Order: sequence, then C-alpha cells, then structure tokens
Amino acid sequence: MTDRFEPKKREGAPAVIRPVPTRRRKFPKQERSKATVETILEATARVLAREGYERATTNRIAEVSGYGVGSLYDYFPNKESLVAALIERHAEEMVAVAELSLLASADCPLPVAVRGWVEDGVRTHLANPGLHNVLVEQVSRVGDPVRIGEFEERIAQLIRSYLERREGEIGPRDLSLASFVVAHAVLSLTHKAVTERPESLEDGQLVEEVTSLVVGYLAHDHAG
Amino acid sequence: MTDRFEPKKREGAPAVIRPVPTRRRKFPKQERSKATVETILEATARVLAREGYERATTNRIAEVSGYGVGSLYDYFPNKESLVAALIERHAEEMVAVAELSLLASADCPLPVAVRGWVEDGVRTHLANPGLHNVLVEQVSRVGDPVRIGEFEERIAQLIRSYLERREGEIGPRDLSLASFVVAHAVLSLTHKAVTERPESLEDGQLVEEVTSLVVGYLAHDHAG
Amino acid sequence: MTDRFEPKKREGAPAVIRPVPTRRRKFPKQERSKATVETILEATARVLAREGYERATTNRIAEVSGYGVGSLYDYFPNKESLVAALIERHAEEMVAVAELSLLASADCPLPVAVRGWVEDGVRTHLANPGLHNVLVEQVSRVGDPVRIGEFEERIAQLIRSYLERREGEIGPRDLSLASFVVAHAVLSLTHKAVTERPESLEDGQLVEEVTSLVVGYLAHDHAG
Amino acid sequence: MTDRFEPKKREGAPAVIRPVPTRRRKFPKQERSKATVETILEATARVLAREGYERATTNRIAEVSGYGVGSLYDYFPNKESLVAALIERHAEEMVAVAELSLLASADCPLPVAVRGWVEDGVRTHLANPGLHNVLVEQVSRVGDPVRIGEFEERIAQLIRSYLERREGEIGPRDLSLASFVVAHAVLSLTHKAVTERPESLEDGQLVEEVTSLVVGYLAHDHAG
DNA sequence: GATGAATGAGACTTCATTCAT
DNA sequence: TATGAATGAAGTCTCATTCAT
Repeated sequence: MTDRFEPKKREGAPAVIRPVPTRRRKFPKQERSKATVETILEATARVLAREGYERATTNRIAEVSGYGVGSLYDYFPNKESLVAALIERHAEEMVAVAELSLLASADCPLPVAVRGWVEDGVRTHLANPGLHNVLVEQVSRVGDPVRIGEFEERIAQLIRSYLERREGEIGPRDLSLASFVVAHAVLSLTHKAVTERPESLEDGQLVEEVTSLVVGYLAHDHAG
Repeated sequence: MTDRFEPKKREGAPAVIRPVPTRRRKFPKQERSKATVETILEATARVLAREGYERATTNRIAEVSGYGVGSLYDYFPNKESLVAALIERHAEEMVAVAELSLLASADCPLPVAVRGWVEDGVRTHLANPGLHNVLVEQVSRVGDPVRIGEFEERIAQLIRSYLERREGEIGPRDLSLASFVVAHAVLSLTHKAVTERPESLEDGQLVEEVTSLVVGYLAHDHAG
Repeated sequence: MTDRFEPKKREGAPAVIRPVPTRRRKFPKQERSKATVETILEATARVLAREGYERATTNRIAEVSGYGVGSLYDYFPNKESLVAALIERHAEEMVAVAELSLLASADCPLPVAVRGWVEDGVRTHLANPGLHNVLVEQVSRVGDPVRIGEFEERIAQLIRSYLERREGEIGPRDLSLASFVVAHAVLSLTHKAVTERPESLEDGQLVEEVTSLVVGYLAHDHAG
Repeated sequence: MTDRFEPKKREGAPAVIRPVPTRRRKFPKQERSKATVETILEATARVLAREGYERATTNRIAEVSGYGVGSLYDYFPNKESLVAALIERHAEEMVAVAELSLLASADCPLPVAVRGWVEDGVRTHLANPGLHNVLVEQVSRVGDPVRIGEFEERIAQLIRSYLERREGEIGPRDLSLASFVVAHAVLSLTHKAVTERPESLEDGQLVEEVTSLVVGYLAHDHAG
C-alpha cells in the first residue's frame, strides 16, 4: 500500500531556490529562427518593463511578439528562461561596457578611467530603467548563479587588470577584494541612482561622487 | 498615508507597478491580536526564507503559523502585505542599527564610526541571509516606495548628522548626495558580501575594505 | 556552461509507463469531505462513461460535480488519480462480488457455483458498461500495478479456496495456475460480452457457455 | 467502408466515442510511398511501445521515422489513424496466425490443433509485448469497431470451420457462440499471460492449461 | 513529395482569497 | 474571533495539425 502521491516538486528548498530550466530549447541555426528568438526576446523585454515579472504572461509576450505561444515555447522552455536570457544579455552588455571603457582608458589616470566607466555604465542603464529594474530583481531567482558569477568575475578581472598596472599608486593590497568592492559599489550605485535619483544624474553630480568614492578608496592608504 | 488596497482586477500598469495593498487590515489593539500578527509574520519569514516569494503560499504560511488561512486574512489584506510588513520591519531594523551605531560613535573618529556601523550592519544581515535575499528582491515590487524612501532618507539623515559635525574634515560639499552615496554603498556591499562572499566576512577583511571605501571617499578632496 | 535545461520528465520509459500520482491528496476525515469526494467520483464516472478518458476534462468533471475545479484538486492530485480511484473501486467491487458469490455457494456443486458467480459478474458489468470500458482501457496506464495485482490475486485466491474443497473432483493439479486461468477467462469474457454481445446475455446463453467453459476445464482430466 | 474522417470540432459524444478518422490519406501507389508508410508505422510502433499512447507525439514519431511531420500527415490524417493502422495490422496478423495454425491442423485431433494455435499465438504476442499492450488498450478507442469486428469474426469463423468438421465430437450446439467463447478466451488469456505471467509461459504450462480450457469446454456435454 | 517552423485551442493545475459555520 | 473547505480566474505549457517554401 505504497503511496504513489507526489504532486509536484515542492520539497524544502534551501533559502535561494532555483528549480528551473533556463537554456534555450532549440539552438537557432537557421537565420529565420535567430530572428524569431530575437523578436521574442524584444517582446519579453517590452512586456517585462511594462508589466513587471509576475504580471508578464507568456501569452502576452507571444502576442506582443507577433508569434503564437507555441513558437515561444519552441525556443524557450518556460517563462523563467526568457528572463534568464535577458539577464544574460544584460550581464554581457555590462561586461562589454566595462571592457570597452577600461581598455580604452588603460593608460589614463585613475579619475579619468573611473569617470569614463561610470559614465558609460550610467548611459547603459538609462537606456531602459524599467527593464533593468525587473532584471535586477530577478537575478537571484532565475539567474544561473554560476554564469552570473562568471560575469561578475569578468568585470572584476577587468578592473583588476587596470589596477595591476598602477599597483604602486593604489592603497588596497588585496586586488581581488578591491576589484569586488569597486565593481559592486559602482554597479549598485549606478542602478540605484538611475532608479531613484535620476535628477542627480542630469548634471553629472552623481557620476562625480561615485568617481570620488572609487578614487578615494583606491588612493586611500591601507598600510596604516 | 493613503490605503493602497485595490482587491481584484489589476490591468494596465505603467513601467513600475505597485498596485497592491500593504497596510494591515486590523490594527491589533488587543494583546492577543498583537501576538497573532507576530506569529504570522514569523511564519511568513520562515516560509519566505525557505521557499522564496513565488513558492511561498499563504496557505503554507498559515499552516506554519499554526493559524487558519482565514485568520491570516483577518490581519493582512493579502500576500504582498505580509512581505511589505517584513520589509518595513527590516528597514526599521536597519535604521535602528544605524541610529545606535552612529549615535554611539558620534564623537569617534571617522574610521572608527564607519567600521562600527558596517560591523553592526553585517551582523544584522548575517542573522537571516535567505530572508534578506527575498526581501531585497521584493522591495521594488511590494515595498511602498514612499515609505521605503522614508527609511532610506532616515538613514541618510543619520549619516548626514554625523558628517555635519565633521564638515571640516571631509571632502564632499553636497552632504545630501554624500549621505546617499555612503548609505547605499555600505548597504549594498554588505548585502552582496553576505550573499556571495561570506568568507570575506569571517576575518573582517571586507569590513575593512568597506570602511576604507567610505573613509577614503569622505577624506578625498573634492575641491580639485 | 552547464545546461540547466530539463523541460519536463520525458526520458525513456519502459514499455508500460506509469509516471503519475494516484492517491488522494487529503484523506477525508470529515463527513463533508467524504461526501465531496463521493460526489466528485460520481461526476468522474459519469463524464468518463459519456466522453471517454481523453475527452473528459477535469473542468468538465468539476462542473458536473457541482464543485469548482479547485475542490477537485483538493482531493485528487490530478486527472489520472480520479480514474485510478474509480479503477480501485471497480476492482474492489469485483472482489466483493466474487467473495459473496463464491462464499454463498461454497457447498454447491461446481456448475451451480460458477453459474452464480458469472451471473453476478455480468449483472455488475451491465450496470455501467460505458464506464467499465474506459476503466478497463485505462487499467494498464493509470492503475497501480501492485494494487491491481493484489485485487486479481484476491479473486484468484477466492477461486482457489473454492477449488481446494473439491480437489478430488477437479482435473487441474496446479491450483494457482488454474485459478488464474479461470479468473481471467471469466472476467474477460464477461467484459467482452457486455461490450460486444449484449444480446447473447439476454437469454442467459452466454452465461451458460462461460459456465461450461469453466466446468469443462475443471472437470477435464489433466492426468493424460 | 465509409471514411470516418472529421477533422476538427469534436463536441457532444454519445456513450462510446469514436469520432475520429482512421483511413489513410493517400493510398500508396508508388513503391517509394509504400516504403515511407512502412517506415512511419515502424517508428510509430517503436515510439508507442516505448512511451505509451498519450506520451507518443506525432512529432516524435516523425523524428524517429526520419521523415518530417509533414510527411507523416501526407500519409495519415491524424495520430489516431497511425494507431488504427497498427491495430489493423496486428489483427491481420492474428487472423493469419489462426488461419495457418488451424488450417495446418485441420485434420489433427482437438488437443493438438488447439495447442498448436495457442503456441503460435503466444509466440506472436511475445514478439513485442509493450506494443501489444498499447494496442489492446487503444482498440476500444481508435479501432474501427466494424473492422475490428470483422477480424474477430474471421477468427471465429476459422474456429467454426474447424469445429464443424468435428461437430460430432463436441458439446456446444451453438457453434457461433462457441467460436466466440473460444476465440476470446484464448486471445485474452494469451495477452494476459504474456503481460503478467511471462514465467508461466516458459515451461509451456500455461499453454497446456489454455488448451485444457478449450478442449474441456468443447468436449463438455451441453446436452445435460 | 517533403519539410519543419509556426500555430493556438485547450488541457491541467495553482493559489490568493472568501465566507458560511 | 477563528476556521478551512471551497472557489475559479488565470497561468503555464503541450502537441496535433497546417502550409508556405
């Protein structure tokens, strides 16, 4: 008289839950498919920005995309994977921004390099604040922690590369930790400012303060 | 202090959506009621930490609390209001921590004051990282932006009060902006560290770096 | 770059698939619940008989039962479990019929006992041929093979008990196998006849033939 | 031989439903087509045996067959018709087996003839029990009752032909009914044994019992 | 003939919420 | 005040089937 009941995976989940797929179902080999995926992701971004995660329905996304729901599910195994794809894309973009900025100013003095990067970051976030909000909100839920970690690591690494060339000028001895601190201070302040203090961005004041924050930190003497 | 309740239909929502209740249904006058509310919130915290927001059901919360679902709805108008209450509670706690720390070290030198505050903040976050994760994730969704803003403002204000007494020693001229920067840099780094770099907290390294970040920023000369 | 994709349990299944729940969600302790379960099962039987398994939807069943779909899912984890419950019920009934018949005619001569049992079986099947059809059709899919096996075993055991008292009169030496043969010959012929030769049941002809089949078999000398 | 096709809407269905197509779309005139049909049916059999009816999708069948879904629908109007074709094939095979066996032993004594037929039947079922299971399960749903009836009639007829030559030796007076009884007793016991008692088949015990069942029945004096 | 991307109706299922007791 | 059975709107996802290429 064994109990065969087992309604749905629902057992104890450890603090942060991540029970769901994420990757694409078909890898779009054909040109047409690639365009379809693109269109669907654009629709997802639009709906997500407009409605937020919970209120965004796959049916609505499909509708906005112009495709049927079925097509959506041909390329993405479920709702979360859509967000995951967008998160990945955003992460990729932030890495690219950091790469371009930091590489371009590899030989510039600290304040110039930092200011440049922060400005680029702000510009990127400003492009679609509503979407970014949702994305940031969902990272811990649907983002693959490993992959997200990789992106963060890549940004930290870019910062570190820059710092290494100026090791003499900067205070922090543990460059790994310093990169982490810098990366997250900048990223989160940027996001916060875009979301809640847009006015402070208009005259470049906030950019200046964040630059000061980073420069002050790096210049600060850790020996004492 | 308008009541944001609006039970059913939730159509068309602009950019960031926040269409939902948040205030408690009954104001617990009686002792018994107060205890009930407490118990329910504890259950909510437990379930939220264990299951995450989406998988946490009001029925499950009620079950864990030991009350019937009906009772839960006697005190809270809906699921989101439970989270909102927890968020408010957390915010209140963070304000209290800042208040205690900064007031206690009102006359201490910058590094000491900052280090003390950061340490207290980390300790608080460490108490229940899983729950904090969910809470932070939900702030932008269910937190009443006005009230959240108030809390943030209060923390910034506490920082500002501290800074004003040392205006001569510090670089930033716009204390309002500086407080914002400091508050969020510390808060978000603390959260991030607790979540993703717990090891860096054990030996106090990260606390040291965050202290440096703040001290370096505040000491940094903004004149030039 | 691990692939976290895993859309739904869908891997290789061994010939007969049985991937699904079956038991009741709540055990109806209260009188009200028991009645609800009863009503839902009756509705299930009605819809199943009328529409067949595939076309029977849980929404339709709920509608017919007079309850909301949600209630249905309060007591049964899924569609298949409804059918499983009905199958079990039917199996239980067939065992009861066999028990009553065979016990009642424990001391009657073979032909009388067999004829009585077959008659009772036919009567039972005749009660709702449409439903039985669906049930039989679904046994191999949703029936718990262990439990079904138990029911069949119980019927075979009842037959065997009867046979043991007449061991001298009957041919077959392996009573276990003989019981199996008799049980299934009778059960399947009964079902087939009800479904496809109802006319042969009206004048008792088929009952007579099945009786002959069993009596002839048991009387047949196996020694040679 | 009416075409039972009726593509979409399938509302209101009486007791036993059988609203669906079954005949092939194109009659394979060309050699190539015939091979295609063959390949598709083989794929269907394989997928059906492995996954069961419900989980077998036409897309999967097409994939396994090596053809596109479109091609599948060029030859079969719908999913059910695939199963129907397989059922027909199986029925045809069972008729052929009976024909071969019974004709071969037309002049053999009853026990020999019966034993031979049962043995052949078991051998046939043993070839692919998983598939047969699904097929039997689906007969009442997708099998064209008329055509299935015809096959059964043909088997009964073969049996009857045999019986007629020995009318003197056998008890049953209604040969039509007797044929029905014998045919179904043998067929269903064979299936049941293959599915649930494979061990009883290994030493030929079950074959012996089924033979006894039939011989005993036919030898049994119906006069009294 | 063949293809497979696209479709979309509709199935199952969940869970926040209510309300009679 | 408390309860928990009942609700049912709404969401996610599947898959038989079509049709433009």
